[in-house]
Amino acid sequence: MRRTIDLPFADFPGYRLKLAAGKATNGLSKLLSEFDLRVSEAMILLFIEANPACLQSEIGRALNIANPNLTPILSRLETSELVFRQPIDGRSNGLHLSRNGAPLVKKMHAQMQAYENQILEQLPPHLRDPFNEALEILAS
Amino acid sequence: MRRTIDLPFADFPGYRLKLAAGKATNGLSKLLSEFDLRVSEAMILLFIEANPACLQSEIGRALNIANPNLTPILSRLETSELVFRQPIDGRSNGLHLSRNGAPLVKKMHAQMQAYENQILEQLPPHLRDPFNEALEILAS
DNA sequence: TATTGTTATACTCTATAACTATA
DNA sequence: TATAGTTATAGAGTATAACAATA
Repeated sequence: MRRTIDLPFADFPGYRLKLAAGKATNGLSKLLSEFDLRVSEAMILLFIEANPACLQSEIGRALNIANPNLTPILSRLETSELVFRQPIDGRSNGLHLSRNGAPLVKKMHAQMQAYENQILEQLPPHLRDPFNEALEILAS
Repeated sequence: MRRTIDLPFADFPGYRLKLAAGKATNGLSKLLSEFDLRVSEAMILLFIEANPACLQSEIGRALNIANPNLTPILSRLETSELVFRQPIDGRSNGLHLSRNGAPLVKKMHAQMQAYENQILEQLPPHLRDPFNEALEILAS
């Protein structure tokens, strides 16, 4: 008989949030690996899709990514020809999806939306609104 | 007037879970910095407190930490004299809180518990049970 | 003076392969 | 043959300081 193990933090809301978030992120990573994208890259692509001509600094503020960490990510997306930079003035560039990038992001967006819907559909219907309300409070 | 920014993923449950989990973890990190501990170290200490003489491999399975990553963490906790290893047989050691470690962990445990209670108390009472139920489903 | 963007650097967490020693 | 533990290594996320160029 196996020794009993105690998990003293099993009921900590923070711990359970982290487990749930990790599970969601892992599933998303798997989905995105078919597009050869990481989660951070996919979020950035969705942001550019929704906000054409946005600045790198706007992405950083919206997604809470520090500017020094954004530079290499955008360089990769530019190298893989999903995104291009269009000079606005001497120091800033508007970011756009390329002709290759736009349809790929559209397809990826649809799959991400379906995946996120599945997360919520794991819950019985009567828990969905309360769960969203709770997350709204805890995430703000 | 500032340009309008669209956040196409603002309603993704996975994204909001990650935000909420991140906020909880940041607060916990801040609390633990007063003990000069990181979150992973604190979890391990709670586990040893609840399961004296546990093995490193048991910690790894319970907390989902790969064995190679556990070795340096436990070495640090041993160096800072919070934990000691007691040989069980030729290949495994039972882990214990030291005389210094036990009271410190007890104090830290109480503060962590209070912090986690505060997270739930941010929610209006009628959302707490549904939120816990939902997390139970999504984290499993 | 504040903002945009870059480089360099470092720390944490996570992941895998290869290994020793023991049961 | 399976398990406990270690070492080395690498990827990804995150953080800060210092800097150049521009508004």
